[in-house]
Amino acid sequence: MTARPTMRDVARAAGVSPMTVSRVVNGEASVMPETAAKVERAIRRLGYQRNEAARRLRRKGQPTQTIGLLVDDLANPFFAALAAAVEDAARQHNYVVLIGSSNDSLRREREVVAAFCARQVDGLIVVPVAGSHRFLAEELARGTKVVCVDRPADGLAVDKVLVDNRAGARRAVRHLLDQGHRRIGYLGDREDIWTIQERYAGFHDAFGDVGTEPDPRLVRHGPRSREAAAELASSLLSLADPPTALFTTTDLITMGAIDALQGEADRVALIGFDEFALADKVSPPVTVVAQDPVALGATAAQLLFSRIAGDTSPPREVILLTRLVIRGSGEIPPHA
Amino acid sequence: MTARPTMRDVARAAGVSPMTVSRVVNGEASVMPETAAKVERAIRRLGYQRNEAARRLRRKGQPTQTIGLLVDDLANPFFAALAAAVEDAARQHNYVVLIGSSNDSLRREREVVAAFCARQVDGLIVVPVAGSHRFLAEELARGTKVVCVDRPADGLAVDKVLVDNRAGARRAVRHLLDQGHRRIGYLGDREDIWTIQERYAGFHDAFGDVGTEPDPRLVRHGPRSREAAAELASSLLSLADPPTALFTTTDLITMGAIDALQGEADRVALIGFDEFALADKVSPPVTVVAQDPVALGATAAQLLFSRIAGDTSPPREVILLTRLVIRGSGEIPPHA
DNA sequence: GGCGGTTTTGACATCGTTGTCAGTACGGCT
DNA sequence: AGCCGTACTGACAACGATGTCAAAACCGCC
Repeated sequence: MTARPTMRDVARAAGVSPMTVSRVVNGEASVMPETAAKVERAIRRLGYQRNEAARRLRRKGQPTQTIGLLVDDLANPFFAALAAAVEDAARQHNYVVLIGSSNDSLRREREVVAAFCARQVDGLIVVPVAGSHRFLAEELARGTKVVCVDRPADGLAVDKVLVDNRAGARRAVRHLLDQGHRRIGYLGDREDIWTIQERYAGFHDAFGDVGTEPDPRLVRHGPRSREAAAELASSLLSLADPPTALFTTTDLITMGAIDALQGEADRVALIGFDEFALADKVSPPVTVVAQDPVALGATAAQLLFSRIAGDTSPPREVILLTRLVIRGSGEIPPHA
Repeated sequence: MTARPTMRDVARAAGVSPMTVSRVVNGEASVMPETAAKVERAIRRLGYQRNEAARRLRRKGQPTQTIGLLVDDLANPFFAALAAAVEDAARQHNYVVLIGSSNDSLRREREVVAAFCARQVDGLIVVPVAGSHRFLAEELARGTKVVCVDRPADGLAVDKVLVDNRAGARRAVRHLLDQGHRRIGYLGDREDIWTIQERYAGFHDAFGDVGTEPDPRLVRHGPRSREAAAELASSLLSLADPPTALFTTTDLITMGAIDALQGEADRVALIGFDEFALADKVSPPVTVVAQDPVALGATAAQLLFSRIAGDTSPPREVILLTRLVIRGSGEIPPHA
């Protein structure tokens, strides 16, 4: 008797019809107390559990109380914090969360979204990778609610929760320029990621503010790991005419820059995007553009659940603000 | 046409029977290429997607291709890395992952496990909190495969993937003792967590190795946050007879200790359990007992999938080894 | 042209649950 | 006794997909 018992089994054991068992399981009032007790005993004895899939099949339109969350990389503390916030909100709504990482692959994103939708999730929170999201539009038309977080999905009319990446980067780089830095190195993550494009645009904006332009020879795109970033940072620092300051676009890249700066950390200024643990404890403490992944996740979840609850107002766009956390590494003046 | 189309709809659109559509969807060979093409066109046109719930209902015993993962706290980089490894393995097996955080609450663990099981997960990977796990035993009997990771569940005959917490802690504390430290402060997470108990036992073991005992006045249990740990560390350091070294049991607590040591970091030795980003960049670099969350997650997933595949051999217990990463903070000799 | 054999297709029942509606039992009423 | 209303309970169909088996279509062959 290893298989899961069904209502039939319970009904047989209790000497009633499956329908009566159904009524008891669903707590309907119109069952005689003694009959209900008999059924309940049988349920406990057999360890019966309702088959939610079959139930949902019959009672159409019933939600699965499941949402999907697709992030770039779950191992990244930023997305982990975001995911934890979503999971928290989900539990408060009695929902569970299917999770997946796209690792910035559109193919993988599509596969995971399809796998989630095949399981009939009521909603999706997505950190979209670059590329076309027509497959998301199809899901949307089919009634699945979608919220984009951290990045927009091109041409998709859905709620978005974003961060003022461009303004944040601009302010950080302005901070460096205001201290006299002009040779500012740029270390950016993959260029096709929307947030990175915005931060790069902000980098340019800041130079525009002071009527000049960044030196393209000090711009490096592409590193995705701490190690790769360290290597690129070293290559910048060993130029004949090295930068006097660095701007890095993600936490991992900032850490790579810190690795590369070993020894000359007091001579080269550094500001990085993303707050991270111990940024205040390295030497010198690292000035960062802080964003709040918990607020991102919580806001996205709030929007999604209001959509699931039936909110059909036009798509909203929430922009969360960054904070420039001045600590020291950004205060180093350009060396002579 | 907002509702999801069914096979009937596709069949009608293509002028065939639902059965033929089913065959095409499942890639059966015995369909004439032209018929298949007609059906495929209809599928694309209607945006048809198979209803996995209904499919599973019919093809009995069919797995849901879904596993549940329950960790302590997803926002913690350690568990985030573990979760990412599990998710990775799951995708390779064509599975999706339901995720949840217990936050060390048995009630929450039970609720989440129940929610996962109601959705008929094929397997569960659990980081069990302290307490009785009879409800897990019931699921187990019903055929759900379970693997415990990071901690065992008392009295549950299932596969476990653990770490040699006790030996790792012992070695770390021995390292301090060997340098002459005797007044070693202990800063531990919640005492009811198995891993913490083991690490505390290792702390004692090391003292036993050198024929002495730790000073109970230097032992502090309970902090769960970086801030709380910093406060307790400060209280230890301001004792009349302060410790000359600290042993901390988790990454967060180690960071709290680093916060508290500001200024006297060169006078008090420190070794912490858990590796963390930038441990090598603070001053002095932090000596840690490193464990590998990715290996934990990957191993647990591997065990789970072999169980799901039908492996019924007796429960296994895998113990992963820790590594003492010597960096500097642990090399500070006791001050006079 | 008719036969046997193969390939392709469809009708029907079924998985576990629940909505609908019809039935049964029982009490009270005339 | 006969009738009716109110509780309860059960039979049946259906949700969407698929296993089974039989019907249809087609082939080559005598």
